[in-house]
Amino acid sequence: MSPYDPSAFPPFAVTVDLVVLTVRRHALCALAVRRGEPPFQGRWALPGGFVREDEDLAAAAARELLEETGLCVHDPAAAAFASENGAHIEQLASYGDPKRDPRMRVVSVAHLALAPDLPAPRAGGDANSARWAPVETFLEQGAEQTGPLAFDHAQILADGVERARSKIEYSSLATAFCPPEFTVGELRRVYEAVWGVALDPRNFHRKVTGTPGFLVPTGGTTTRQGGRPAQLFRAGGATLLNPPMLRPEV
Amino acid sequence: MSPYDPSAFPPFAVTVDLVVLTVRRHALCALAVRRGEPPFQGRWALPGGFVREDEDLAAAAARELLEETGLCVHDPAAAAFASENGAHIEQLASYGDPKRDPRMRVVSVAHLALAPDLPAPRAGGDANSARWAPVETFLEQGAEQTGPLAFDHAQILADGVERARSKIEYSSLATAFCPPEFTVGELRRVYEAVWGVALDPRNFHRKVTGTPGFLVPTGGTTTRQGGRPAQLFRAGGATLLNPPMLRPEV
DNA sequence: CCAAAAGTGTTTTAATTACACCCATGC
DNA sequence: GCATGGGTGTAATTAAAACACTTTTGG
Repeated sequence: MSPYDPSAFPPFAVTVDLVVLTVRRHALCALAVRRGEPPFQGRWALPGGFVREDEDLAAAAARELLEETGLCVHDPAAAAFASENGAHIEQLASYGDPKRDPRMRVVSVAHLALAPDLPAPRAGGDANSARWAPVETFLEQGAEQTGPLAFDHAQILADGVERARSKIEYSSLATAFCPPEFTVGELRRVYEAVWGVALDPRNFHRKVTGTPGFLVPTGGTTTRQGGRPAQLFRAGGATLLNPPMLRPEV
Repeated sequence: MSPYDPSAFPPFAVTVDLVVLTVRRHALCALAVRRGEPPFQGRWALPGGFVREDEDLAAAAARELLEETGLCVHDPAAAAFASENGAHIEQLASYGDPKRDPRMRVVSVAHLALAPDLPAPRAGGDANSARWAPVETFLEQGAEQTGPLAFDHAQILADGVERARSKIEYSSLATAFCPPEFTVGELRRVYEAVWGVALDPRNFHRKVTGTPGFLVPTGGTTTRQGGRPAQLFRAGGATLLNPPMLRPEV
């Protein structure tokens, strides 16, 4: 590193972009916002914005998440997450291709947020400017309905989806897609939606209830899914699952 | 995002820092360089430097790696990696605390590089300015001998070590610590050094040779470890190991 | 009663562990 | 010969997959 000299390094803008995922109607969905100005005006993009002068990267991501969705960030340090509208958030990766933004040199630090299905679709903006859609809508050739995402956001989204898919295997992250209290069946449907596979309900039940620290029974039951009443659980303290959940091949 | 206005966002410097790991004398070692100027003058730090005007993040990391170690980056796309001094490199995470550099606002995109034990300790600098040392030397309280690393580099190093330890479980990344041709025993000693455990040589042998695509026999043998001649292997094309290597618990 | 989802038990199958044992070299 | 690491065989343990079956609700 050369001595301090402001002219010795090029200036960058630093942004955070958010891959916000949820499970709705048995599909893994991502949040997109419509761009109101150039470049890519009118196209769908991931929510995001500039990091402020005295703001940490994580703080910037949490602020953008709150502004765009009203979701608070679950602090793993905070004992119990009382907030109903809480989300998990973690850093994903950084994207800094010199040409990724035609205006100037921008490095974006992408973050991944996982949230339960929101009762209200969105706050703070009109329905035309923000939407949830299945991730396939923005990836693959499915972009016919929406057009491709702005900038390199399709790549960022793909990386975020891949991270979510692999991380629920060996961590308790799938519970971040569930409301504070949930049933084993609801948790199973999360895995099925994220992985796009069918899982055996019997074996799944045994596996998750038998993994120490994964699920904590609340004592309550619910019949909101129909059928026999199901026990309600909260997420336990365990963050690493051993043995992991096994993702069936193809 | 607000309309384009250069005064609307604060300027950042963007750097890359490298966690370069290798296995030497049965220990996981990291590369550190001595800082020649303030801040933290004289302290050990991770190698790194500013990202240039028209340079991708990955290109900046590869350039720094080459400058500091003479190592080239193995391109996974390139069919066979012929280069003797090749390393694996991947993005690790970004660090952007507003106070992490006392001079100015700097966001560092850390990268993780894994390299085989180098015949020559280092090129291009004197022995006092760059060194390999076991990672514990820089972490924990072991920093007595070297003093703590500059900036937040102890955290970055810890994150890189953790990434390496977990990633060799389910990927073929451990071969990046080996020379182009290596024996099963040498690969096992890599796992033992990185995890700090002892593995059963018989079961390890069966496991790695039985995992399709992990190892490709070259036909040659060597007795460089003493004892019965051992078959030589190259890394196979498989990047994901299924089933994974199991890291014994404590 | 019937449909639907929850939950338990059992059998089959595969993978991991632990360890006995043999092989091929250098000294 | 004998120490040293390389490599194979095998039995015991453990976990996963497949699936028959019972339970408890709503309509």
